[in-house]
Amino acid sequence: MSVTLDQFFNHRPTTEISRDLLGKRFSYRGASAWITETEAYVGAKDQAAHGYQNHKAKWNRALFMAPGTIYVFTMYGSNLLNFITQPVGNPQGVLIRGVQPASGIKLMEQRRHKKGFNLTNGPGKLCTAMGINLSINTQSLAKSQLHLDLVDNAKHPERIATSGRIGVPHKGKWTTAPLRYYVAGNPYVSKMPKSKMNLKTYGWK
DNA sequence: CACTGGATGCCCT
DNA sequence: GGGCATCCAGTGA
Repeated sequence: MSVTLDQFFNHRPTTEISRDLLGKRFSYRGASAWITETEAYVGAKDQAAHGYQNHKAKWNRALFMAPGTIYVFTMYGSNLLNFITQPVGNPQGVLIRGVQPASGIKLMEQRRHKKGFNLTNGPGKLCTAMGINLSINTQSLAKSQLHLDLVDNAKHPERIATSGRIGVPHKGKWTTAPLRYYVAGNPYVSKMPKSKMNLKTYGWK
């Protein structure tokens, strides 16, 4: 059963794609990691989204490109990684908020100057650990050195938990809508309390 | 663990 | 100059 980028990103709601990305592995610059936490940003009507009211600017142009496009932007000095999920002109995407290191952990520790779960349990942290910066913004996953593996090497969540999105205050239903998805119990999820971590299975089947 | 405030790099949303 | 889909260290419990 092989899945193409087009099948994965181009024919389904962004929310469904966000859930399905949990457990997928991607690799880049000598390291690889499994996705543990995502957030859906659902386009022109979404007050929390960069594409709200179809706002276009140089910095967010990747949002309006083809499904499977990489969207990286910088804030507070951190880079944040997203994948675009709808046809050209429909500015929806998935923010990658957490990953579990799979290989190249030493390299990640050097880039982060940290060890442990802190290595990759946040959207800015994982970009630092993986060496991701603006240089791959607007690239297609089909052609990028950042390789998302939709076929092999995936893990499968025992349970997917949801919550409102992080860092989206005072936006009414867009603050509370359950558009954040994470692997329940996985320690490489942002703001995961120790008491809820499952250190035996990390939340995988 | 919950909450806080300051630092931070881009871009002008 | 201000805003931001963040990070970190410090505090108090």
